[in-house]
Amino acid sequence: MAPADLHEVAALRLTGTGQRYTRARRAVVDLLADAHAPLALPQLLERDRTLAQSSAYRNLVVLERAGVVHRIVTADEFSRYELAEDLTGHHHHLICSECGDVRDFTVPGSLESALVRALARVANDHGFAADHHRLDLVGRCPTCR
Amino acid sequence: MAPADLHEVAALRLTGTGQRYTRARRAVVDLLADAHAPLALPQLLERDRTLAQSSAYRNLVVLERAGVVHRIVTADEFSRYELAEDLTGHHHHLICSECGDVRDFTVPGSLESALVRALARVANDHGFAADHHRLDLVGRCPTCR
DNA sequence: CTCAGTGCAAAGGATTTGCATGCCG
DNA sequence: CGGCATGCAAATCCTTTGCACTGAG
Repeated sequence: MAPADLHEVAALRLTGTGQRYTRARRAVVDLLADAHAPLALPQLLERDRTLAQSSAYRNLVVLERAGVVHRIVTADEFSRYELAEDLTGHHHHLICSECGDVRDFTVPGSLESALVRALARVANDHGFAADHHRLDLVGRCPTCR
Repeated sequence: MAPADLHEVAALRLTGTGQRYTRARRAVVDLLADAHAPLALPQLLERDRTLAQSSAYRNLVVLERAGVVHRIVTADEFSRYELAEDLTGHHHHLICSECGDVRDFTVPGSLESALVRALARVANDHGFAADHHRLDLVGRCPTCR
C-alpha cells in the first residue's frame, strides 16, 4: 500500500472512534511500514528518538484497537508490533530462536488455501469461531546459526 | 505414551545432565500429561496444592532445558507449558482469544508434509537453519463465542 | 475552550533470583 | 557428607497507569 493511502486509512480508523492521528502515531505507522518486519519497542524508540516510551506503548494499544497495528508475542522478552494484515497482505513469520529477530514470508497460494480449508474444518469440529491463523517457522538466522 | 514410559524417559533426560527426577518434577509431568492441553502456572498450582510457585517455575525451566517440557507464549498474561512434541506427537493449537484457553489439534498428514516441504524451502531461501514450525488457529471457544 | 494526547515518574505483575535449609545418592 | 532441590521473600524488568501539562480542533 502506498504511504499516502496507508496514512489515510490509519487516520480514518482512528477518527472514526473520536481519536486523533497525531505526529507520534503517524511516526509509529511509518516505522512499522518501513521495517517490513515486526519491531519491538526498543527498536521503535531507537529509530525515532523523539518518541517517549509510555506514549509509544499507549499509542500501540490505541492503534491495535483501531485495527491498524497487530501485536505479536514471542518467547523473546519484548512484544513485537507490525501493521495489520489487511494493510500488508497475509504473511507468516520466520523467527530466530537465538536473537528473537523476525522476518516475513509467504507460502504458495495453493498451500495457503488448502491450509485455510483444513483449519475451517478443525474450527467447526471444535465449535470454535475461527478468526485467523498463524504459521511460524522457528530456527536460527544467518547471523546466529 | 504410557505413563510409566513417560516417566522413564523424563528421568533419563534429567539424570543425563546430573539432575534428579524429584517428586515435584514428576508431579508437573503428570499434570501436563493428564491435561492434553498446555497449562499455565496457576493451573498447575491449583491442580496440585503442594507445589510451590518458585520451585514450579524453576522446575519448568529445568524440564524445558532437558527437552521434556515445551513452553509456549501467547498474548495471554501467562506462559503455558506442555510436554515436548516427541513425547506427545506433533500437533497444533486452537487458541481462544477471549479466555486464553488452548486445545490441541492435528491436520491431515498430506497437508502437514506439504507444509514441511514448503517451509524447508523458505528456510533455505532465507539462510535460516529451520528447527520447527508452529501453526495456531485463533478464534473464540464454544464458551466465549 | 475542551478534551484527547504527551511525558515523566511511579506502580503492576509475571517470572527470576538470593539464601538458608532439606534431602537424595 | 556433597551437591542438587526447595520455598520463602525480595528483586527484575516489560508494560501499564496516575497526574499535570500541552496542543489540536
